[in-house]
Amino acid sequence: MPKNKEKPAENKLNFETSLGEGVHSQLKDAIREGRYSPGERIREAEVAVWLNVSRTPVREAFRRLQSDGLIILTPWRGAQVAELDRNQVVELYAMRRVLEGTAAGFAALHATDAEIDYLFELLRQDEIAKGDPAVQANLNRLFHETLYAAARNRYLLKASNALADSLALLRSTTYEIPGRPDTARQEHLLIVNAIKEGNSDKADLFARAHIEKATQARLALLFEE
Amino acid sequence: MPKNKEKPAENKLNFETSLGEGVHSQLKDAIREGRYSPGERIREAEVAVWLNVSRTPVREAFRRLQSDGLIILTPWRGAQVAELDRNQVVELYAMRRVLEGTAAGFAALHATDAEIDYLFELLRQDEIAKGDPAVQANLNRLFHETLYAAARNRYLLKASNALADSLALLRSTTYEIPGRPDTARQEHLLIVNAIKEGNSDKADLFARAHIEKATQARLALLFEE
DNA sequence: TTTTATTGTATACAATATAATACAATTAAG
DNA sequence: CTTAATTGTATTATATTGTATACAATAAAA
Repeated sequence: MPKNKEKPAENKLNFETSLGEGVHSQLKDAIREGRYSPGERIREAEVAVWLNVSRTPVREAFRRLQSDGLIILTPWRGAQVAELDRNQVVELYAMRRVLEGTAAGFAALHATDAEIDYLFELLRQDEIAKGDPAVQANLNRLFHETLYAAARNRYLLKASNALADSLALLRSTTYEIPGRPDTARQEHLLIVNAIKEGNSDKADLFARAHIEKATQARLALLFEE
Repeated sequence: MPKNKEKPAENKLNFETSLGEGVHSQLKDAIREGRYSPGERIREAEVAVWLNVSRTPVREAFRRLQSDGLIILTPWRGAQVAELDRNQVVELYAMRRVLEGTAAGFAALHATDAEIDYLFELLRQDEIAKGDPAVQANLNRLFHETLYAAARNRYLLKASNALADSLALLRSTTYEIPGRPDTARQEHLLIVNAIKEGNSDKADLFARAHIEKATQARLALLFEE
């Protein structure tokens, strides 16, 4: 029996170009939003009835997802959402540490006053949203997006986007961990203060430390349960 | 009159998938190798006769190159190889500084003895190739590739590849500048020594300094002639 | 202004990809 | 061993794309 993979609203339809492409993006969203979890099997027929197409475009979408690294296709067992092994997670976070640090450092040099105010505002809202991890996770996303925008470097954005798909595989938020949202907010505050000071090295350092802590939380969540 | 854009060997033919794709990769190579220089106009008909196809696949290739950011299409004036303005060059090198520093830092942690030996060997060959900028530029490329491989981080590679196209736009080597190859070799030596010591921070720092110098050379080459 | 070079647009036909369906092969469960 | 569920494969018709060609529109040069 198919579980509830469906989004409430204008689901089902997608005619940008080909059906295969539509299925691809729908499944990508589903994985990104955690409606399919890592390791879970994705059945062709199930997706086909869900999106009201035949199995052929689903299979085409599977091939794309495989080359994205989002699923693993094995003969006669079909598709499973990819799982990152410990090494991959470590490598991924090592890179995130570099990129977030860079973003913070660059932002310290280039952020406008409005952007800095907005970052503080996001932290205030985060304080208010205490106890609602979903809202907090969303505010967290906004925070990091604003940081990257304030960095004023289109190539930093490109580099970051190159990692987005892989990051989607572990989007089950660390904000579920008790106490994590509060420490995260404090870490963010240090970063924004450094940006306000215009101290690039300090912002870089605090951002790296922040991701370092996030890495620990992530690894604990994944491999030591 | 069409200039000599042709490669000597097995040119003309390319049938991987579609003609448009073939034209796209041929033009990409041509730009990367400097057979078309930034700002230069690319005429549809010229490319068509060169590669022995009609204008239609050439136009399709143009659209791809545009979305790669390699050419600029303006109505009724067609395609010109994109030029990076000073800002873009600065942003690009800022990112290169980060990525090369990271690669060197990671390499200090993960490089094998064989890889370190190979890096030294490349520098020896560079010493021998004195006075031959073409060979030296190639050795330089090998050096950086080896560095990235030794860093053992697939996401660093992804991030780096995301910038590759833009970098191609300024591949007219800085090695033409008198004295530049020698200083570059010395800077490389500092990096490899730090890697051999396993000193990650030092390797990172020296690599950043190296790119910093390269940036100066590049900007001087581009904007102060 | 007239001419020429070059790009944009339209058309026609062939080639290919897409999508649905039916059926065979394989695995895992009973 | 048999059966049920699921994936791989093959076959079709249809839609889309690729390609070449001819012609119109535009811009730059004479």
